[in-house]
Amino acid sequence: MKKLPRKIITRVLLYIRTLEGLLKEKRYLVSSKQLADITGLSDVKIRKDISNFKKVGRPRIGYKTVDLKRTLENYLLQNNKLHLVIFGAGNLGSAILKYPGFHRSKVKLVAAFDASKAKIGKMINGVRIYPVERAPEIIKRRHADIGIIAVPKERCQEVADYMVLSGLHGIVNFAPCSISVPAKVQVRNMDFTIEFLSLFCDIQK
Amino acid sequence: MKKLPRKIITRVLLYIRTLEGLLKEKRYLVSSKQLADITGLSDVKIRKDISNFKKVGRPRIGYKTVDLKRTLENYLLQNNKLHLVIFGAGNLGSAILKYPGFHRSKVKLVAAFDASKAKIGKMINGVRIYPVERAPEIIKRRHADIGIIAVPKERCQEVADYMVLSGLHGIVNFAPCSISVPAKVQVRNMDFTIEFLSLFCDIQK
DNA sequence: TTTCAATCGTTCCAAATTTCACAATTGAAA
DNA sequence: TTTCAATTGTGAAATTTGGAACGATTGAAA
Ligand SMILES: NC(=O)c1ccc[n+]([C@@H]2O[C@H](COP(=O)([O-])OP(=O)(O)OC[C@H]3O[C@@H](n4cnc5c(N)ncnc54)[C@H](O)[C@@H]3O)[C@@H](O)[C@H]2O)c1
Ligand SMILES: NC(=O)c1ccc[n+]([C@@H]2O[C@H](COP(=O)([O-])OP(=O)(O)OC[C@H]3O[C@@H](n4cnc5c(N)ncnc54)[C@H](O)[C@@H]3O)[C@@H](O)[C@H]2O)c1
Repeated sequence: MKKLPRKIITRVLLYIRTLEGLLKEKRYLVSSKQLADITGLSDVKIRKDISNFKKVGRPRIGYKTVDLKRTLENYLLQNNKLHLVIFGAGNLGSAILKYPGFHRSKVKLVAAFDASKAKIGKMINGVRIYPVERAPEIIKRRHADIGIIAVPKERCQEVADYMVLSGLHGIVNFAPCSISVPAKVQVRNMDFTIEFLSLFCDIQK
Repeated sequence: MKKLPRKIITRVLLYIRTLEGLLKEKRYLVSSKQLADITGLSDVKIRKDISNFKKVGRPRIGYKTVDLKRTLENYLLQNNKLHLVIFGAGNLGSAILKYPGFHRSKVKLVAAFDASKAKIGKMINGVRIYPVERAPEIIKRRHADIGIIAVPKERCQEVADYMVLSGLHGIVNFAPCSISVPAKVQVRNMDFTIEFLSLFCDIQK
């Protein structure tokens, strides 16, 4: 199947999350209109997104929750599980390490790396904190795909370089700074301040 | 001036952050090409974004860092400071409360609210944790604009309702669930899992 | 002084995305 | 059985976004 644009992928992941919620409430049928009400997106857009995959809806009825979820997951994730590592086990890094949301889902945090002697060797929520030097070895052994940056921004670029060197192909950067990486490596920046201020601009009259 | 699309606003906030970094390094002149190299965006797009505001660049020279930063900030933030509150001072909420990045910038976290008796009354990084019931009063008194949701997703909708009732006009939701609010209230969802998985999909061959 | 290379700002065009309109399907109700 | 309303899936139109091209400007070098 052709590669989908990131925007659609992100929305489809939202549909999957929403379908999981509906399943928990034992709602076994759902229409694009209902998904639209929950997610705040338009029903046409949702149907168009879904139509990128095989036909799974029935007119007048809607979608079977389980089937739609499975279809979307199959195309997007192909039963692969995402193995994450994190650099920096400080305030934010520890919060992420303690986050239970990953454990039942398609994401697993497999190792943490920190520069502070005081933290190395500790476990947080079953995940060990290693010295940074062991990153290449552990990332290869645990087949980690993506690394999270949660170190001070002054260390950001050097850590990014080391992540690339260690074989990661994707980086999620929580530090408020830009990093430079080879083209083969994808970066997502999550700057809370920018998000907050962007919303602030929106609500200013 | 006409209201800019969110995408442009977000990029301009990134330019502002970048310009601050350049100023710290005493780089008082910068070209769109250099900004492009740092941010990973195209120079044309950057010039176009900037041209939404008054002319401030000089051909052959580039932009004066200070002037460009001031121009962008004036249009976007008009010297207003964003006052934030947070609901939920657990793992993630505490990390955000401890985040020093806000203090020297245009964002100030003014209060936290939590349902746990054990946490109420404590201070984190100079910010007091209040019982949820005091939110309407404190939000009004402190002129808070935006509220952060950092409570378990089961409490998410009720907390959102209460935030709206308390007079907030913007919500940043870190819980992995959708919320329903009146049209006048803007919501930004930050679901880490979706971000991680979306990147994962991108890097899968 | 003249030429030149760097850079901005803008116009025009292409690509991507969203919305609109509607045919097709389907189970239920008349 | 026929009609009907709800819903999917999709082609076409509209809108938004990004990129290419290029003239205008400017300081520096010849
Ligand atoms: N705390 C938040 O809520 C928050 C919010 C938004 C962004 N951020 C960003 O996330 C990053 C981390 O924030 P924090 O509050 O957790 O900071 P922190 O100081 O609490 O933690 C930083 C951790 O990184 C470790 N570290 C330093 N250099 C390292 C290196 N070279 N390799 C590996 N580990 C290293 C430190 O030992 C420390 O444990 C910062 O860039 C911050 O701007 C944090
Ligand atoms: N920890 C993370 O890194 C992380 C990452 C992504 C998303 N999240 C999401 O952020 C939210 C918080 O995560 P966490 O790890 O901090 O959880 P947590 O359990 O550590 O903290 C939740 C806090 O919310 C408080 N709370 C509960 N009900 C409340 C209410 N009605 N009003 C006010 N406060 C209330 C609790 O007392 C607790 O202090 C969750 O929805 C989680 O899914 C967390």
